[in-house]
Amino acid sequence: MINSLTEENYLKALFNIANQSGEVNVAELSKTLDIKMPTVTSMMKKLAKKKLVHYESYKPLRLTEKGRKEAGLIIRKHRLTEMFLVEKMNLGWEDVHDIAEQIEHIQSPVFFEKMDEMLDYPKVDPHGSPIPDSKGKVVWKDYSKLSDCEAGDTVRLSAVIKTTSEFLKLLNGKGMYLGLKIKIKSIEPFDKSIVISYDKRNAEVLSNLVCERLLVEKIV
Amino acid sequence: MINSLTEENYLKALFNIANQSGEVNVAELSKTLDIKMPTVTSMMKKLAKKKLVHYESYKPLRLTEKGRKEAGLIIRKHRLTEMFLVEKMNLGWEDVHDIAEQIEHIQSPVFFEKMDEMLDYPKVDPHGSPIPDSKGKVVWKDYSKLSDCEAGDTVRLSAVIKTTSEFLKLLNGKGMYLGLKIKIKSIEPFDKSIVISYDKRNAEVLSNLVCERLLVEKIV
DNA sequence: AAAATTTGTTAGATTCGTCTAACTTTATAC
DNA sequence: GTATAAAGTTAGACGAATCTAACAAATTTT
Ligand SMILES: [Mn+2]
Ligand SMILES: [Mn+2]
Ligand SMILES: [Mn+2]
Ligand SMILES: [Mn+2]
Repeated sequence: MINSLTEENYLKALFNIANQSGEVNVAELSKTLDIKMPTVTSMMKKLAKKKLVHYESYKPLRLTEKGRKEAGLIIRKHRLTEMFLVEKMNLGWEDVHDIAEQIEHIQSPVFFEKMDEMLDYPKVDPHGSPIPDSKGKVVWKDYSKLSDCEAGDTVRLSAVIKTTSEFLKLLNGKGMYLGLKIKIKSIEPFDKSIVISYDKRNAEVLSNLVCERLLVEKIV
Repeated sequence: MINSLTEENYLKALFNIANQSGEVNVAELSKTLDIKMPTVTSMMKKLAKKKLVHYESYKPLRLTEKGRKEAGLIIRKHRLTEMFLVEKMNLGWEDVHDIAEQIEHIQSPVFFEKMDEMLDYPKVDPHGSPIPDSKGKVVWKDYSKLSDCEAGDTVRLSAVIKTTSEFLKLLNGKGMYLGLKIKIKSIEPFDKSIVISYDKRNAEVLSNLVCERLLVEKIV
């Protein structure tokens, strides 16, 4: 019982936008996939029949265990692909998402096993998101948002989220990359913009909008 | 005006099974794609409307110049992918076709340009088939079939055709590969099977069915 | 608590790619 | 040259995935 490319994209979206308790609203899913709500409803009934989604009228959507596993495996292929494209094909982290969005649907265990092996079994993708294991399980480390840190903190940039190509190009322009050590010099109370120093740069300013997309680990 | 995956597969099949004059019968295409004739007819009308195919009732099908170009570009992606999988990912030549069949539909010029570059602009795929250029043009060298050679000939194995996975595994089992120098020792008149020597092997027997799938260049 | 808004469902239509059944045209056999 | 077979087309149906319009339920505002 194989899922269509379309079904795979619904599963993946359900997985990605689930809140802490695993719930997703129809409107949210509709917006994410840019597909009208009635279409989403009918697809949810279909996925419910395939035991991939828990569906009850007017209740929030939830992936079943089976659905969560299948979604995880697609996301695994997506993130392995992104890592492969960056590490083995020298594409920029801002270029790989759209390609991975397509390659994640390739049916070929050996192809992705080979990628995994060539990359030496990576744990995270080029944006710092964890790569689900071969059972579809994934765990996020508990990073903080840079926007939640305080002046004086020293942190390491560990992941970037809500990564559009434009956002990643902004980071490229500022010479920022995963693993970068950052010192927070000050925070502007008015707009929560911050001033940081890193590498040879001494007073770069980041808007709050940027800081909310940067996940960091505090360094002792 | 982008073509669907389905349309791409029709174009590719038309390209691949065209005879010398570029003609293809509906029944042939139907058989190749494993799609019933009425479906093929209606798709041909659709492709004719898109100026990709010349279609007249009861006449053989022919790709237009435009159709031939688009088909060539898909086959280019297919063969580049096969080469990449063999050269850069260490898959066997018997394993790559099914993966390439899917990846050929990926929309991302940069992805395939990168492959091309990493492979140093290869001219042929792992089975010896020529890779169409970036305009979709392709030329076959004029190889002979091994089945058309004579006892005493010395030849180089240059390409393999009608390559199923089983056939390629047979060649693996016999230690045969592209570029191999082969001496024809004798030909059995009854069934046209041949005895050859190559590398350290001194009397391997190949059936006519095998020889018809091996393309060779005669060595002076 | 009534009104207004947002969220979600139902019903019915549309496009794509496929099929089967029935018919027509072309090619082959006798 | 007629009969038979093969190849090709037409007509009508169907499932998948989408949409719009209309309606219903749930939530928020007043
Ligand atoms: Mn991505
Ligand atoms: Mn996708
Ligand atoms: Mn191939
Ligand atoms: Mn294909």
